[in-house]
Amino acid sequence: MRPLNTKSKEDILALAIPLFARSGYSGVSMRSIAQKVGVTVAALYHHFPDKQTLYLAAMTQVFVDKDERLGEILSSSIEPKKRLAQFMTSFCEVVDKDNDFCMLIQREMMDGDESRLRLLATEVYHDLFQGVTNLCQELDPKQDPYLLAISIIGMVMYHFQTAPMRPYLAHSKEQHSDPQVIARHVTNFALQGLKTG
Amino acid sequence: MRPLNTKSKEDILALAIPLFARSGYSGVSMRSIAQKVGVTVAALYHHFPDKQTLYLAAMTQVFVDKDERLGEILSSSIEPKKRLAQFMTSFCEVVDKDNDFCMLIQREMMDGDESRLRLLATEVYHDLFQGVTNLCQELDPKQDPYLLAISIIGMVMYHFQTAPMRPYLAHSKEQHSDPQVIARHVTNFALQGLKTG
DNA sequence: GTCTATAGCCGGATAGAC
DNA sequence: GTCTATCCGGCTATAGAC
Repeated sequence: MRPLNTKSKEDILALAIPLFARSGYSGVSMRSIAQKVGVTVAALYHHFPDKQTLYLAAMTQVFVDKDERLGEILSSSIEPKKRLAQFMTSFCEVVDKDNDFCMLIQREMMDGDESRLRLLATEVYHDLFQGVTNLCQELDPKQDPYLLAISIIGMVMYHFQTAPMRPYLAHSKEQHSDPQVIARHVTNFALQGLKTG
Repeated sequence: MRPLNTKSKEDILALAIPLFARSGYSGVSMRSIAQKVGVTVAALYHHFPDKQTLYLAAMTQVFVDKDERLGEILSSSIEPKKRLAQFMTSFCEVVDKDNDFCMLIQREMMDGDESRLRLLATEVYHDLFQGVTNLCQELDPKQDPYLLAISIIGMVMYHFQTAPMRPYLAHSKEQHSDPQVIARHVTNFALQGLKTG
């Protein structure tokens, strides 16, 4: 058993992740992390050589953890339409519950250098895109599955990204933030579009 | 005429905007702005009482400028299907050309407090959402126009948000970043969905 | 593995000369 | 309207005791 008043790397990262999610790399100081963890700054530097390394370790932990769950969602081999509906429901749930994850991939997309963008691509998007493009190819082989995958994933994520702003928008209602309502809507829209044919 | 070696508020903001877009509020120092403008920090404080005020002035300028263009795109009264296609083309063009704008609304959505989110809602999203919801109601009155508007706008923006990461993703091609290709794809997808009916 | 103490730099902000 | 010079607090990071 680990002593109660010492902290492992994982303890530190678990507390640092929500800070980075809410304020970004430059908005979080080693002091603020140390305070949250309940140690001094010097203790953090015992575990990590510098702030960047701590940050990268935090991103890696978040992304690798999530990768597994996102892969599972799409790996079943049931009928395509049902698989799409199930994916939408599960994906909406994951994104709704883990707001930190959502914000971090957004921040990495904007702030990441080459190596961080590569981590994001391989650890977060690879399996997700693979699954969605496969699904799209089964459902509608005539459209470009790559463009479809981006559209579908983006369509879903935007509902959660815009959530903080939407209360100040006209005609916004509580139900528009309900992951189940969103999942039903995007499934329907993806399958049928605007039904103007 | 203004002397050549003095700077107006607008000059300062025009140079500060790309800095804030690329690095965020806490990633940009008054020193870095001063250097880019070619004055000392003290000169900046002659024009703005503090960093926050300068930042807010920058956001307001970006957003109010853009509001007009986005409103125009949707105000025509041609046939709905054609209006959607035209909107997609124009919207993709605007988002593609003004990357700073794109990143700033993204950052504001994540970092903004209540008053900044309200600015974002009224100055950027209000006209855009109004136009798109109207259009959706004409095209398919049976679906919730609010949810449709979020899906459609998000679907488009995600293509540009993910652009920096996509080079590291499997099967990515140059053409997937072409605004005209994206516009054609999203128009088609929005109108017909996955055509599985 | 954590602490205290501190180095050294960079941040926002101001005073007062020109 | 811009400058030089400066204040002071917060920042990353390190040294050395326990």
